[in-house]
Amino acid sequence: MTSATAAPMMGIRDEVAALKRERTLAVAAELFYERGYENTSLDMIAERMNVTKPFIYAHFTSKAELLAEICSRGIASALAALDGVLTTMPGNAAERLAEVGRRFVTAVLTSQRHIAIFSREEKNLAPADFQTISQMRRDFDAKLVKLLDQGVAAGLFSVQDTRLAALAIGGMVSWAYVWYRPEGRLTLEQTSEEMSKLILSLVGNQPAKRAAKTTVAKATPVRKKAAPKG
Amino acid sequence: MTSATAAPMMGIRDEVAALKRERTLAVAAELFYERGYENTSLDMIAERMNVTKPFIYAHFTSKAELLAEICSRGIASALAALDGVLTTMPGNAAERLAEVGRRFVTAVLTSQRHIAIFSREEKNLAPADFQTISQMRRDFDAKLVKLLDQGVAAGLFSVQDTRLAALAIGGMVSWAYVWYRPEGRLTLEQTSEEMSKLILSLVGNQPAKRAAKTTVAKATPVRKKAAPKG
DNA sequence: CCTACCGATCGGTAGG
DNA sequence: CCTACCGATCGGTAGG
Repeated sequence: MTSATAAPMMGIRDEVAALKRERTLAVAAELFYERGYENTSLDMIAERMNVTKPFIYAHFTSKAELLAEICSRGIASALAALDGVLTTMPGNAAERLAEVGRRFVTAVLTSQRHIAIFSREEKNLAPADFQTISQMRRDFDAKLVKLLDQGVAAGLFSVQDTRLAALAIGGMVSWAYVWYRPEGRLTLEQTSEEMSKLILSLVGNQPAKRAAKTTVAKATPVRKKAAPKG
Repeated sequence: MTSATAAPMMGIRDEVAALKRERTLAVAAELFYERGYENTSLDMIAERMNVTKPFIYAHFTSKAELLAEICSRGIASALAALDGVLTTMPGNAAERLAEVGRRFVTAVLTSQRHIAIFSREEKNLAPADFQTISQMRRDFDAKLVKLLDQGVAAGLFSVQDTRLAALAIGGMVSWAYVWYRPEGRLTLEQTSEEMSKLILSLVGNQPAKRAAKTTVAKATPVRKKAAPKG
């Protein structure tokens, strides 16, 4: 979990070591993403860096450590997105959830490789690493449930089962690593904005920003502007 | 894609061969799910069946063929769930989507192992198999987009971007393989029913089956029961 | 469809 | 941090 930019009080020696670790992890993430963990040998990683295998062992104890570091960064970024909103952002549950949605999607898509690797390579993690990382996932879910509960209590959300809704939200966002392409039809910003709206809709919170939109008129025999202005 | 139950006009010889294939695939799916594809040797599969490796090679040409068969059954079941509704079920887009949701979730959860394996082991598929299976996934998405478009055209759904919404729905349901446990809090039936409701909500279709439900009352200053029980 | 085996790959390390 | 190597695993097959 060393940061990519050198920490202030690091000696030159540590900075170099940190840089080598970072570079190794970046190359490993590329290859694990492209070819899969088991189909990537340490020799391949070393080759792409123009070094040899013992270079890697000078900075990591095992191949599995590379994997654990990559996976934990993936969920850490998602968790940080959630925590960032929960601990600093004011506003009601709907506003906070909208921002969580945007940041969560952004985190997943900017850590697309890491998230993909974690989803796929779970079974290749050392048991201890798997448990640590699973715990992060559970934390994430629990915090999201809490936010949904607050929204329900405030009458902003209409959800029968907040736990299921949280899992659904977590799934629709996490899954984005499968289909999102940076060069695709939607930019990262558009994707995160639209996904955030879908999340609000899922929890029964209508934006009602434009009265024209025929949001929920379905069962009402009388035609009226269904979704009242906020 | 041989069915697990013997086809009517099969000779006893073919029935036995089909049975052996099915049993092999079932054991392989168990092990691939528990341990991962690369961490499962053919000797392990054979051992769990009390045979030896050449038994497997008498019915399959390679380990990768086992994987391809397992993966393709996974998405085939999801695709069949969707097609079943689209080709036979009457009703408007909302009713059809609700049923798609129920059957899709049911398919994912009853094929949980297969879906998980496909999601994880993509990189271990032979290129040709990967393409075939990816095409099934694209078919699924395209059909779901079409259904959402119909709902929007009929004024039943309120979605800005039906393509994104379809991917979101596909994701929230597919992801259920990650968290669902048969012995968990919700039964398969409850899960599929509630997930289906979340899908309808995501596309902006309010059930409105019970007038009591405060679906979109958000901005109303009058306090009423916030989240009434269903 | 079993016994027995081959050939290749690869994580990890000794030695310097 | 490189050269060189070991030990183990494993997909696949020959031969019967």
